[in-house]
Amino acid sequence: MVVPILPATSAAPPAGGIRSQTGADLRQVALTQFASVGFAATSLQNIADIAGFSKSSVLYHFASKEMLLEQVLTPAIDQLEVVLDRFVTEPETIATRERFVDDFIDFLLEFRLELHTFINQAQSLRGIAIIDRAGLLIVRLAASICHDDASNEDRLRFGFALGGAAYSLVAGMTFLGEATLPDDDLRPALRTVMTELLAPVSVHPRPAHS
Amino acid sequence: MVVPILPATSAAPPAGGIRSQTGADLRQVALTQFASVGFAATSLQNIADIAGFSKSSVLYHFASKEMLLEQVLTPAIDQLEVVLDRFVTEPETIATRERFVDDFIDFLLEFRLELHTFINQAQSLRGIAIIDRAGLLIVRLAASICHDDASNEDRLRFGFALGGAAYSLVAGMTFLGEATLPDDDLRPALRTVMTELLAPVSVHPRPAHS
DNA sequence: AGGCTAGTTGACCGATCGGTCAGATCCTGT
DNA sequence: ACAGGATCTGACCGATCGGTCAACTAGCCT
Repeated sequence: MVVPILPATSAAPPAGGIRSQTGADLRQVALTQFASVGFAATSLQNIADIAGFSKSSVLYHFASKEMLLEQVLTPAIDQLEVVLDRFVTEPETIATRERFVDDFIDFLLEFRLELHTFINQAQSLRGIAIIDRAGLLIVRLAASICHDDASNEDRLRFGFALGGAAYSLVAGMTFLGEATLPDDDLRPALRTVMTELLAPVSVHPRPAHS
Repeated sequence: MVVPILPATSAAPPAGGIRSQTGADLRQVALTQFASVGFAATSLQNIADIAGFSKSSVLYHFASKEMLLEQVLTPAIDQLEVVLDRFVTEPETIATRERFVDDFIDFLLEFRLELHTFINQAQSLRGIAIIDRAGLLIVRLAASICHDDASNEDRLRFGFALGGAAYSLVAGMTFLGEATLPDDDLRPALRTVMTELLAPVSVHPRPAHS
């Protein structure tokens, strides 16, 4: 017995124009559960209970649990691809790298739950198409940020930026009050730390950026 | 059908003096699985197959799956407590904070799998004694590193240090080749990055430490 | 009114889960 | 030789897993 968070509108949407509100609700619930307790530990029954539907309904809207995961993560991976493509297309200058940091922070704040899901569970979810696609993107991202001649420190900084962001923006809530900050307070601090980690040494730790 | 990695010495340890080699093997296998695919996604059958025993044997050595997790994580949590107590006992100077960073790096390298397990799965494992104890330690750690007047940036740096280390030292292997570095090459890079994140601004980004 | 389609559901399936229990098996002390 | 404890295992249990299926409902078009 779980009290439904979303009352399911009693199976009768007021206007037919609404496109699959149920599917969106289920995706949102699934994302929250996947990010907080993990994909393997989240059952379809669990998702259905929270959303106020039956397990059969979940499987009506999504062909399988894996397909649900794919649809949940796809918008985030698409956006990450856009951000990365924009970065690698341009000539590399301090300005373009700083704009990449800004783009990346926007991505982090919008898709923090998706990031946490595929960053911290990639190994157990190998073989699922969207996860493998995300993995390739991460490799491309690493290669673009760290050149061939990058030092071990710089490669480590990239890993810290990725794993640190995923942890601080989601899991950090478990222990710290950080993530309860409104995004507007979080963004400048995030920009400072991410710049330290991702911008080359030519940018000083606390730059007076544009 | 899983080929056992550890041949189980055919149920006859050569000398009776060896204290529970089987238990140690099982703990090692369990730790690897918990860290790589997650606690929820790891079944006792899975652990037993890899270790070359039956599921019943696992439950003979450990009262339950949760007790196995506790025994797997306890040495790491104990060591983290030692490191933290040593830091908070001493007066805070640049030197003591730098030594804390060194102690912490030693901890990270020795217990990287344990760290990754309880950092990235704490939310789904709440209620298990060792996890709650680890959580309290993390809170104490945060309070010791970040004082009451710490900036949002510094609090974020602490989260990045924790989550970044857990990711870079374990999950990073999925995408990057970093963690395949031998520890001796990894340690100085880790020291540089961790110092940037955990040492106050009075220590410059690349200090010529002792 | 009468079909059509989309949405929702309970009943059900085989597989696997964590866990229990009654034996085997084997080493050791006497 | 024999008893006893430690170790290991297969058979089994109830619960839950992801997934299938037929039926039911409700709006919509003609």
